[in-house]
Amino acid sequence: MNDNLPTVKITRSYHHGDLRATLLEAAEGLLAEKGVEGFSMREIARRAGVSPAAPKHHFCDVRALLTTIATTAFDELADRLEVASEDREAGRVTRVHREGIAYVRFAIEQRSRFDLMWRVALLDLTDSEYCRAGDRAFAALDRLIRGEDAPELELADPRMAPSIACWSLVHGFARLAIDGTFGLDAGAAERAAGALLPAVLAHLSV
Amino acid sequence: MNDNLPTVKITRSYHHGDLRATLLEAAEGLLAEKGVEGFSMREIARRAGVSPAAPKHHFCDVRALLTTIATTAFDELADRLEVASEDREAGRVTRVHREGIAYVRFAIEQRSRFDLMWRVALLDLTDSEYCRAGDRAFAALDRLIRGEDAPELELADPRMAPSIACWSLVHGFARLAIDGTFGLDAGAAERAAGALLPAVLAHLSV
DNA sequence: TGTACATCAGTGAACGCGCGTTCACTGATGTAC
DNA sequence: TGTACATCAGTGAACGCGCGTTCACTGATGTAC
Repeated sequence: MNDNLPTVKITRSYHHGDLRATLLEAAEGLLAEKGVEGFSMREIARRAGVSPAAPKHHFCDVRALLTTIATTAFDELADRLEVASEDREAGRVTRVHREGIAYVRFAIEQRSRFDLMWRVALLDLTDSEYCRAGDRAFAALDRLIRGEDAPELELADPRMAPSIACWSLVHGFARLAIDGTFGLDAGAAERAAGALLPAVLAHLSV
Repeated sequence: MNDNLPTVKITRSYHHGDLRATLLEAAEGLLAEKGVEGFSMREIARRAGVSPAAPKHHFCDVRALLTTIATTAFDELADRLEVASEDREAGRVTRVHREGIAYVRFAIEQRSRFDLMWRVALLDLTDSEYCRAGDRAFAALDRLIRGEDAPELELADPRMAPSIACWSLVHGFARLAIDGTFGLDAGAAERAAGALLPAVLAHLSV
């Protein structure tokens, strides 16, 4: 030991300061690496450099944390959809196709997050933020298809058929892609989407 | 104790005789009850009335068992699709719609099994039976759309677009339905499918 | 400005759980002679 | 037809694992006076 050198004090304070954000970051990282199956509170605490009991102060259980992540993901998806179709000069069909492509791209780029968004057995479906964010993403599509000032309707209302058809198509394509139907590596999904998706969207009459 | 009464011997032989089938049955039951999340080898052994080590002789691990179940499910789905469109008098579009409805009905009626079929992280994707059964289900749709004697193509080939569009649409609708988008109880999914699906299918140009 | 104290966000050891798996074993079955 | 023996499908106790959670605690922060 060289006592002459000044010791560098690791001055991580007892109180973390921003643990909630750090936990979320660690959780997103774990999710991206290991997928939904590899998720665990203990591992996240470990990654955040904190004792296993610490997260309790910020997320009452793993379900609450997962629901928060899914909510953020839905909001990001909604952002992407809105951006994709923001050019109002473009035709309606073009804008729909752009949103569809953005939807699928999001799913492929963020496989595990997209997967989580729909893992309803693991989420708190009564969480109002989760519901709001989910509705917001769907609304981005629905507005475009049924028109800006169409009446609000139940999802299961037959008049929703055009919007549900479009959603089903892109959602189904996205699921097939991330579930490895076109090949298991991320590249295969991306290539298949590039080669197929425009032609697939062309089969949708909106 | 009444020694005068003849004792009823429980004559379950040491060797079960048909354990493989019994395990599969128990597994299907557990799956239907608890979903994919609630699946466990120990619980299945328990339900089959057998020691936790016994299943090893029939399924080397939980992945193998799940893959077998998923394979059976894919074969059943293929059967249903084939039956749905077997009436060759009906028009092509009608037959496609019938298959679509059969697809979604299968997913809703057998929620957990359908879910499992796509939980690729839990399955052995190199299993040739699983692949065969999956291909068979898709082929039922593809044959109808691209014609009986269309050339075999890679899934990602652009000429597959009509078939992939149809598959995406029904798959997406099925997923939305079973993931609770139209309501969480099974009844809600079924009602939504009844009210929406024909109109949704009408937006597909095949 | 200084002090006392409540509050809150952390620690880290411990608990109990269900899991998959291993182990030495045992009993039924089928086959060779 | 009878017997010896290999094989195979079971038993059930035990192991180690990672998990979520609990517990008594501690140290920093913020507030009241």
